[in-house]
Amino acid sequence: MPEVITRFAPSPTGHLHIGGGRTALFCWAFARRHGGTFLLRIEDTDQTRSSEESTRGILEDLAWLGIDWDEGPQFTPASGPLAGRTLGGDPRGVGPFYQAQRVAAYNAELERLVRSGRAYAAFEGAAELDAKRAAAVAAKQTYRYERPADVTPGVFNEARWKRAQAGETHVVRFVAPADEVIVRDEVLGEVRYAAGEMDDFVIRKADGFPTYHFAVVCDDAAMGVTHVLRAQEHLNNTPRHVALQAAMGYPTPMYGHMPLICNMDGSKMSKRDKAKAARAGLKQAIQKEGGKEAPVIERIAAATAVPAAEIEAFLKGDTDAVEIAAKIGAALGLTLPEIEVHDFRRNGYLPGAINNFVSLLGWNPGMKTDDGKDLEKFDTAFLAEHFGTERIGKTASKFDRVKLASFNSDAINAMSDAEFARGWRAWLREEGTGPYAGLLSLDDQRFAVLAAAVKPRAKTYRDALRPAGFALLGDDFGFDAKAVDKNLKGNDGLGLLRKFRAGLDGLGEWTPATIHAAVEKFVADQNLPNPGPIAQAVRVALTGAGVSPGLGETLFVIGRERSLKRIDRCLAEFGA
RNA sequence: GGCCCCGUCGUCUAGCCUGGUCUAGGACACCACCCUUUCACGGUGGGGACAUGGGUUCGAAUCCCAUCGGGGUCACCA
Repeated sequence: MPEVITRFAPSPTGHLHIGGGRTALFCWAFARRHGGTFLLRIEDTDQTRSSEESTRGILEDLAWLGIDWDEGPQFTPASGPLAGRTLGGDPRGVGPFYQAQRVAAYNAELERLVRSGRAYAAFEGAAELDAKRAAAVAAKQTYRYERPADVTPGVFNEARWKRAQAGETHVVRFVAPADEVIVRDEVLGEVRYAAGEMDDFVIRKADGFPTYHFAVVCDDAAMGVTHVLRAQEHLNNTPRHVALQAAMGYPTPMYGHMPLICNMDGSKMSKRDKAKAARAGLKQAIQKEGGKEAPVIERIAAATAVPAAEIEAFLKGDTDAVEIAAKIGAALGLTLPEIEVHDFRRNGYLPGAINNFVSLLGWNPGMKTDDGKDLEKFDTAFLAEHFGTERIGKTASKFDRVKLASFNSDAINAMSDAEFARGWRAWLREEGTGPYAGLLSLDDQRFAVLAAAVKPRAKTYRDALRPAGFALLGDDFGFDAKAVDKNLKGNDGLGLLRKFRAGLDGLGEWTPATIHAAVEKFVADQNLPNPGPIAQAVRVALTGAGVSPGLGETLFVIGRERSLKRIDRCLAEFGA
């Protein structure tokens, strides 16, 4: 295969969608596998929705996943697997990589098309077209833009172009081909679109910016892109691109359309799902309030600093803004579905697990492990070596968060204790505030022991907070009545606890190992059949409930002084 | 609705191209048991799928057709 150039071309309208992450990963892997170039292009031709902040967020998300781009916006990640490396650049001089900065080039190409009679200026207003479209829908007919009578394919329509040049508001439309269009797809095979299916679509908007279709085709050609891997939702756009390429004399790259990633209910996984979840929660809250909207909206407005009017609009469905959804979700204590790479990062997933899991959605290495099972655990280096379009599937897959959690749990357990401690600490710092920030004030040794204890019990960094909760307990915690009855009042818990407490005074060093040994010795001395009774009594005394990691770790993390104090307090409270 | 894509356990999938080795394999989840100091981890075992109907063939999950089902897309968004 000659040189391979792939690209990932997100539009900066928010964080990177998890499906976009997979697309980027596959494009990256394909380029790496063939020793080619992977470039990143920012498709910011929608002035109203694009933002620099989003671009930055996407670059960060990609870097966090460990996906490095050879060409594109320059970026030096501060942390993560690519920390300190400068990504992007323009060694071939094919930039800039922001479409908004390439408008002059698009216009030159566009004029060429117009003068050759393959495109023309059109003057209908958006409102007028909307009305026609609506009428067509009402009549259960398919709407197609009707080519004006004075436009002849292949003939430069100078009159229209002059009006446009004179400043009249207009769009530019492409003269759709009269013939069948065939899309050759690496994954799907040949896909045929009958003659006349395509209408004269817009290639330059009234604001002077190109539409997606035109910009992509120009840029892919200008940047020498050889392989376009993207999600199947784009399949129906491809004939337009192919037609455009033919009209402009550009080569058509190899296309590969990947199956969609769906929710468990089968619908396409989209950022809007967050809004849906938040709205549902909001409605439920209102229902609880007896159907009164005002008090709920007011309460949330106060808690989130989002204007009440915006919340009302959100409730009505006028907007699906992710930021509003996130704030409302937080105010209501809802867990919004993870959709963007950033969501998974915040919830304590590992990039390795995400990459691995997402790769398996629509691709499979088709290999066996040594014990004959299907190979499904691998890293990006493996992808860079083995990824190819031949094994991309055709069927959409559902995003099973439970399986992801299992992958993440495995990835966590594959880390050394030290690695996990480092990663967990970094994550805690990133999350910053919250009731769990206290874990960061633990000294290194305690933090390390706690991390190791919590590791096998955690599916994600966030999930690790649950078993670590005991380490944050104040000394005045309350006791779980059931646990007290069972483990203190029953099983001679209090008696054993008292004896165990007495022995603790003589314990020399206070380490997980010495504590563990002390428990074992106690069990032997007391002729207990198993450590259960004393272990559970100690747990209740130290944490108020019968659940904690191993006793050695638990007592060590809590500390000698506080452990003894707590046992004494417990003895005093229930021992009388 | 038009157009396009797809259809193997609940889910992700292997097998399909190059029919027989498929009484359909693996993973996640679930259930049971074992391990156990609680919670986890781990170990062993179990139930569970070729959408339906027609062909072709000695033989079909694999090839063909139809039906049904699911999804995507129909913007001056990308």
